[in-house]
This record gives sequence, C-alpha cells and structure tokens, in this order.
Amino acid sequence: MLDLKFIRENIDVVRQAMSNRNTEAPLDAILQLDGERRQKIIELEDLRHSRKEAAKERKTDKVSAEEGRDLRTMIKSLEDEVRNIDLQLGELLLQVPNIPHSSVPVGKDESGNVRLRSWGEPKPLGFQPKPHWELGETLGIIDFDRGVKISGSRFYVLKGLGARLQRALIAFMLDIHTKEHGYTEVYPPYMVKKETMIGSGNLPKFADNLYHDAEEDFWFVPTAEVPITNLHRDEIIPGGYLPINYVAYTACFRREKMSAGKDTRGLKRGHQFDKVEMYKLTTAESSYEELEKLQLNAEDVCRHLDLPYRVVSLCTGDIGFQSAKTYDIEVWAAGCGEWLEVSSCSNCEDFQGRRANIRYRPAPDAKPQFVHTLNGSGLALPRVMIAVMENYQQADGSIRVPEVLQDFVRAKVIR
RNA sequence: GGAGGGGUGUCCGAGUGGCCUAAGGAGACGGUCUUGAAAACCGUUAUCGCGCAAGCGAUCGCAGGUUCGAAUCCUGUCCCCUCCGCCA
Repeated sequence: MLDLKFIRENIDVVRQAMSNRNTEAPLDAILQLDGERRQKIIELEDLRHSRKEAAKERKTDKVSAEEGRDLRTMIKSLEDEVRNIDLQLGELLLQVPNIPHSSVPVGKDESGNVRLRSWGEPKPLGFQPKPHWELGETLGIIDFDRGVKISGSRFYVLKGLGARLQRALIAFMLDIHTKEHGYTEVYPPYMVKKETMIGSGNLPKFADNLYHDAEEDFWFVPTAEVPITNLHRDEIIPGGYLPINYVAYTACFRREKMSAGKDTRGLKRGHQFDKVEMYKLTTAESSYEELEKLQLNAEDVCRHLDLPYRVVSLCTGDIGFQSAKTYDIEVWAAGCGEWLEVSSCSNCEDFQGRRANIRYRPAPDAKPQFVHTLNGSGLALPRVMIAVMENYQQADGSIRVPEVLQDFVRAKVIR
C-alpha cells in the first residue's frame, strides 16, 4: 500500500509509475475522497470537542441533555460518513501497486525484461534428453496417476528416492541459508486467519488464487511470505535489530485459476508445492544493498547444485504488484528444453511494511519508520527437482545425485 | 467439546459512569549530589490523524451499542489462562 500523503503530494510521480507499469489505478477517485475525508474530519473533530465541553458543563446544568443529544446525532452521522469514505479509500488504495524503483527497466510486458548475467552453460548430454515426467515414471519416483486418483489434476506423488531427493534439497537449502548466509530458520503455520492474508496484501484482491476453509475461516498460505510478513505485524522493532533475516520451508497452496490448462504436465505447476523462502526486514537505507545479497544467496543454491542459470531484471510491466524491483532466476532444464523460473527476489520497500504496520525506530528517540521488506525464493522445489532430474540424467535413464546431496540421499545414482 | 477467569502504556499493575488530562511501581534516559559509581532526589519516558505552528482530536485486545458523558454498562468477536474430557 502506498502512503496516501505521498500520492497526494506526488501525484505526477504516481501517474508516471502506473503508466510505466502499463496499468491503471483509480488515482482521481482517491484524490477526491481524500479531500472529502479531510474536510469531514476537521468538522468531526470540532463537534467532538464541543461534545467534550458540553459534557463537562452538563454537571452545572448550563447545557441541556437535548443539546447533547443533538451533538451526538451529528457526530454519529459524520462518523458514519467518514467510516464509509475510509472503507472506500482503503479499497481503492489496495488497487494501487508499488512504484517501480528508478533502476527498473521500463517495458510493457515480459519482453521488456533485461538479462543481467548468466552462470554455467547448458551442456549437450550426448543423447536425446528425456523430460522429467518420463524419467520420474520410469524410475518409479514420481507417480502422476495415483496423485490424480487421490487429489485430481495438478497433484502427484513422490516415492522412494524421489521423495528423498526433494527432502535432501529442502535440508540443503535450509542449511546453506542458515549456516552460510545468516538467516534464522522459521517454521510457520500453513493455515492463517483472514487478517493475516489482509496484512500481507493477498486479500481481498487476490482471493481467487487461495484455498479457503469456509467453516473455520482458515486460509492456506500460497507462500511462506504470508505468515512471515505477519510475524512482526503491528510491531515497532527497536533500533539496531535490523536487518532481520528469516528463511522458512513451507508447502504452498495455489488454485492456479489464471493458468487453467497451462503447464499441466509434470511437476512445473501444482496446486501444492514446496518452497524455501528467504525474507528480510531492513531499514530504508539498506534495502537495495540487501536485495543484492538476497539475490546472490538464491544464486548460490543454483551454483552449489551446478545448475546453469540466468538472472533477469523484470521490467516495469512485469514486476509484481507489491514489488519495487524484482530479479528472477531461471535455471536450464535439459529435458523439456526450458528456462524455468526457480526464484523471484523482490524489494517491496515500505509497501508491505505500511500494509502490515511493521515499523522500526531508527534511533532511541526517533519517530518509528516503516520497515522495508524483501522476499526471495531460495528456491522453489518442484522446478529445482525438474532441473536436477533432467540435467543429471544419463543415457540409460538413471539420474546422478548432485554431489552436495549425496550424503543426505545416501546414493550417488537414482536408478 | 464442557465449566470458569482474564486482556489497561516498554513491563508489572490500580481503576465498576463525570477533576481518567489513566494512580502507583519497575525499567530506560537526562539532571542534581559525588573524585567516580551506587543510593537518594528532581525530571523525561506511547502511537496515530489534521495543522506551518500553537493546538485540536483518536486510541485501555478489536468491532458495534447504551448514555449529555464510557477504560468502566450491554452485544458480538479475537486472543490468552485454569480445570475436565478427547487426542498425534
């Protein structure tokens, strides 16, 4: 959420940002409601002041109860109006995306994204590589049919060394981020209250993509970013505690309504998938420095797994709603011949912090400021599974286990 | 699931309709005293909105309601605690 005051005072900047994002936002309606709101608040406070005075004088009988009652009626109707405006304003404000950072390339869609660097080379395997769904079924480590039997399309079952390989990847990622990159491991709930989804900005706008238990009003997290953002909701973090670095492994649940019929084959896009997520709360001054670190932390996982990848800076038309700047990591998957997005590292600046009301005190007596928040996958499991299986496959259909995982998997080859 | 108790400021804690402008204590910070420290004493110690400011207003878990007036009464809701039951 943007600062209403910022919109009011920098309307041209905001308009330009929306145009760069190739999107529209109800800015005129916001400005108008904002004006009305401030007018009414002044009136309202005036009336409340009168009520206070009247209540005091009531004891000495200088004011009749009827006068008080009139005041009350007026205050109530004004309060209703202001509440009504607040509600509308809040809803409109939620439709305004973050302002892209000045370093973000301007472009209207993904074709405007800019490749920054790449690491490793897609190596020819010397035989016709198979896609992971073939490898997985032949090796008996992925069971698509039974996944569909028990849960329907976009579900699968990992078995034997397939399940173990995923668990090894999770453990490996958590270890590297906690031991080498300085993150604190968090195990959050996978189901959260409505307020939590609102705090992270997923509700009300993105309800379409979420699973919901209507009876208990629990919402299933689409990413660990949701519970972690809310960890410090409504808190003021004392000076000196930032940056805070969290890493969490969770399952993620997404309805994928927007991608109906797309990527239905294999592990690429399921309703339930695992992810290791990194998250940072920082000061305003250091968030871009931290974004670079976060990005390198994600890349480090790919390097350890020896997966060729490229880094893309998303353009203004392609960055997410809450993000001011985003880097994607795409790894090469030899079997399906695709670059797969395995990580997305974003700086949301104070957009989420304002929404979730997370502040910090820059100095002991200073005014609280909104924290800057950053999130990045480190990494998304199914797509790493795809890349590992397809890039490490051998001519006979077996799969070598990446060196860093061999101890955990307790095998050098899956056959 | 049943029965009961409770949410007050950084923390503890008083407060059952009007000087609550929220007592008192702790901690923290500043000052006095001291060679220095401790003790003692004095002071400061929330957040938000509107405003250049003075100031005005809001907030006692949250949301409604009653009243001339609500931390205080009523309703709903969230959370916490105790006991019983059930349970991986």
